[in-house]
Formats: sequence, C-alpha cells, structure tokens
Amino acid sequence: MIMASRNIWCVRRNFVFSSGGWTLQYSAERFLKLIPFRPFSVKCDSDSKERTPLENEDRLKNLLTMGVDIDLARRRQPGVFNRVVTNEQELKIFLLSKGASDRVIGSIISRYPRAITRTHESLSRRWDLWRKIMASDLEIINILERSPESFFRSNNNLDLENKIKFLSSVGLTPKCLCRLLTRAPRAFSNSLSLNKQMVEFLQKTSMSLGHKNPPDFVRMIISKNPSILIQSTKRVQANIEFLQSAFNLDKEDLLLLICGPGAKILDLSNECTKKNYTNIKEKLLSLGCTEEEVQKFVLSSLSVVFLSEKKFNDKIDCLMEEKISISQIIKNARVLDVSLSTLKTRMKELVHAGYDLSTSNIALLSLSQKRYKAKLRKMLGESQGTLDV
DNA sequence: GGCACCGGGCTCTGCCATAGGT
DNA sequence: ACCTATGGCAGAGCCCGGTGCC
Repeated sequence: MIMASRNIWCVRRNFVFSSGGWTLQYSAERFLKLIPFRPFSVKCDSDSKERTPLENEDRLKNLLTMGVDIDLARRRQPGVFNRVVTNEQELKIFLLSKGASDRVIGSIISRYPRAITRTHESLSRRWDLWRKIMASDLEIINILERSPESFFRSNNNLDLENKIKFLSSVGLTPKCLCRLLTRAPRAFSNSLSLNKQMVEFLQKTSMSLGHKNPPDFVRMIISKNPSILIQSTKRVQANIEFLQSAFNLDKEDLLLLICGPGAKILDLSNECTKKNYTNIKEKLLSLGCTEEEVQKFVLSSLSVVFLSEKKFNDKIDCLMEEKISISQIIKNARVLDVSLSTLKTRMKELVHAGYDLSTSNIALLSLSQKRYKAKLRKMLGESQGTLDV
C-alpha cells in the first residue's frame, strides 16, 4: 500500500515535471485508476530526464524473466513498449491460473505483445465467453499457443458475445462452434459485421445458384469448412468463379461441387488456385494427356489444386521414375494425396518385394499405414515364407 | 477377407496496411 | 504523432477408416 501511494505521488510528479522522456497516453484520472492494480509496472525516478523511464526498465526485466523475446515483441508491436502502464504480471498470473506453462506465456507475449495491455477484467470476461464454446481451459490454452493473436487482438467483449449469439442463430451447433473456434479462431476476433458479411454472401450465392434452402447451405459450408469465415468474400467469390469457368459448370453442378469436394478450394488464395491449376494442366498435357482428361482428372480429385507446383511435379516425376504411367496415375489420383517421402518409401519396399508397379495396381501406395503394412506383410510372407515387416 | 470408393479428421498463422481514436 | 483495432493477404497436404460389394 505504501508502495502504491508512493507510486501515485511519483506519477503525479512525473505528470507535472516530465519532459521529453515520456509519452502520455492517458488522462490523469484514467491513469490513476489503474495504479493500485499495477505495483510492478510503475516506479518513479525523479532524476530521469533523457533516459528511458524506470517503469520501462522494470517492464523489460519482467518480460525477460518471463522468457519473452523482446526484440521480436518490439518489432511486432513497438507501441506497447512506449506505454506508461502494462499488465504483464497480471497476464502471467491469469494465464498460469488457467494452466498455461511459463514457456507458453513467454511465447504468447513474444508473438503478440499487446496481450500485456489487457486488464484482468477484460481477459476474464473474454475467457468466460470462450469457455462457453470450449469444454476446458486447456483447449483454450492450446489455441492461444497456436494463435495468440486470435484471443488478444480485440478487446471488444460485447462484440464477441454478439458474435456467438449470431453464429448460434445461424444454426451452428455447439459442436460446430467448437470446431470453428479451434480451426479458425480468428473468426471470433474479426468483427460481428465481417462474419455477417460472409454469411450473407454465402446466402446470396446459394440463392443465385438455385439452392432451395440457403440457411442450410450456409450451415453446411461452415461446418464442412470452418475457415471460410476467415476468408474475404472477394477471395471466396473469385474461387467460385474460377471453378465455374475452369470446368464450365452449370449452376447445379457448381453447387454440388461447392457443397462437396470443392468446399475446401474456396479458401485458396486466388493467384495460388490459378497458378496450381495452370501447372497441373501444363504438366499433364506435356505428358500426353488430352485437355478433356485433364479436366476430368482435376474435377474428380480437386485436392490436387492444393499442391504447389513443385510438390505436384515432384510427385508425378517420382512415380514415373518407377515406370508408372500417367494414365495409371490419373486413374488413381489418390496416390497424389500421399506425401513424397511415403511414396518413395513404399515404392522402394514394393519393388523390393517383387511388386511390379508398372503393371500392377498402384492403389497400394495410398492405403492407410495399417492396411498397407498388412498388405506388404502378406506379400512378403507369400514370396519369402514368414518374414516380419 | 479383400477390394474400391468415399467422406472426413487434423488443420490456419503471422504479417502488413490503414481507418479511426486520443 | 502515435497507438489500437481490424481487414485482408500469402502460403499451400496428408492420412485414416467406414461401408458395401464380391
């Protein structure tokens, strides 16, 4: 208490006498209101003139002991370091009480320094709102560790509350909301109006494509692909147009595609979609496929559009090195789902086991690990008696 | 039991730009 | 002038197993 009043006195002095070293961002009233809660953050030094105020040194010490990467944090949000008051200790205590480790706390502040400007009340309220969606504190900590920005970027708890109400009113189930918060936490820090925009956009799209139940369509798209809510409508629109024009689809087929395998494609960055598709087309045409075959292939296995130029080409080349023909590949497009390293390992093992990939079924390459191992074991058992794989 | 077909699970942050507030 | 809140962008896969048919 003595410390606190001493601090207040010093602050007053600094308010009156400070020159040059400080940037005052708060009214005196607002500032003083904050003092009793922040004994660690404010200290006075009547001698300080040109040099950094002492509370800044204290803050840096605090942050360093918390394992914060100061350089990184300063680069990310320099403004935080010019503030008179920050609440790093309070934040630490709060997060510890929710089960976060010291390491995670340090990492969170390093990556999103503005976190230390939030008050306990605001954090607590926000946490409770997140807990309405998530079953445990630990799950929230996991999200924060992945994406601190999503939790801390906005301080508008009322907007968050309304967002949750809005998304529920759209018909998203608690389970779906949970998936949304886990997979696209940014949706909950973007504004309510931005979320509404996307929902309205999806409704309009479904109506223009002749969907009979737009609310159903919206629910379905979001539950299938939660991250659509963190894309811009411009991006989603461009991808829908791409699908429509690249494959010359009528409304009904386009709708089927968007509701099914195309749902994920809507997230792709626009240049990326076109670039990857162009690459696939060029590569397959150069290997003797017809335009029609290429279209059919891509349409039947849209996930290949996710593959970067290098990944796609490397996989094709790698398969063809084992004398697998391009027609085998496009008939078994699933093999392109498999990672390059798995492909290589399996091809080596299969060849070693005497399996001729150029004439046999290459679907083996894309089996699940369990099924593949069983298959290989059996093959080896047949050819070499009993042998463990 | 073996196979083909298919849907779905995990998972998407970190940065920059800028309007608007103080 | 400076900071905060927010929008928006680039980047770019892999794996599992249920089910129904033979």
